Amino acid sequence: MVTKQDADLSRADSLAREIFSDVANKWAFLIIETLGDRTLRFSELRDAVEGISHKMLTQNLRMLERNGLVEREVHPTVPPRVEYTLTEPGQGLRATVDSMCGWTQRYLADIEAARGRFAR
Amino acid sequence: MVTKQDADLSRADSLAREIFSDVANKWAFLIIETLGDRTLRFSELRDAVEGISHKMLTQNLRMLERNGLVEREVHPTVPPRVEYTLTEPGQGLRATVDSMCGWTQRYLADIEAARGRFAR
DNA sequence: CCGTATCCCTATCGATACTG
DNA sequence: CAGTATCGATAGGGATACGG
Repeated sequence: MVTKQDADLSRADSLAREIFSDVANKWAFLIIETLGDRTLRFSELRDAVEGISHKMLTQNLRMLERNGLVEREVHPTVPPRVEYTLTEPGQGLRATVDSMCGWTQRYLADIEAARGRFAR
Repeated sequence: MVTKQDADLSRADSLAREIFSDVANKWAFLIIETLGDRTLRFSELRDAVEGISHKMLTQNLRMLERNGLVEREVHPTVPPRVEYTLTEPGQGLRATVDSMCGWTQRYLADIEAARGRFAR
């Protein structure tokens, strides 16, 4: 028999999985890392996140906004001015991204060595 | 002038970026989380990582192996038996993935709520 | 059992152009 | 300046088959 708890669990699981799929990608991580605790304009972000295209930036910002990880603030001036800031959940995820950055620094040499070995 | 240190830094940066691109994807994360501190066979992994295809699994395992995050052990029996285990750098990354899993659990409700709001 | 290769379709991505 | 839309090119990814 499938209980209500089971249903809730599997729903939570699939939601978690979905969030994972959304968020576990390099652009999202780089955007979150770049934002940090600052507030940045769209164009500032585009310049700061090396190699990201206009399209990828908007796409990922929408995704992050949809999941409530960034707040989007529109100043109805001309020209328009749109600013992005990490929300509290966003800051929480930032801790994860930070830990990955730390990991990368820590094991950079090991990884490079592993790559060298793998070439053979 | 571009000093040697500058060159080293930018090389380290681009390598770090490359590793980031490799590893910051959902399948890699799910594989790492699934492996944990266990040793699993290819087929066990495929069954354990929900929804992953044969192809994605091999592809990601090669990538992880190339970066020295998993160790691949081949038992030359018949039928063959191939086992995968996280290396020390792999375990390090696992901490990051764990932190992301914790984050997902923690903010699941907030995120769901944000999604509801965004629908409007 | 595990791995690679092939086919084939789809989603992704960059470039460009256009609107408010 | 910020955002959307469109269009090709290309990479991602599933299904399948076959080799070790």
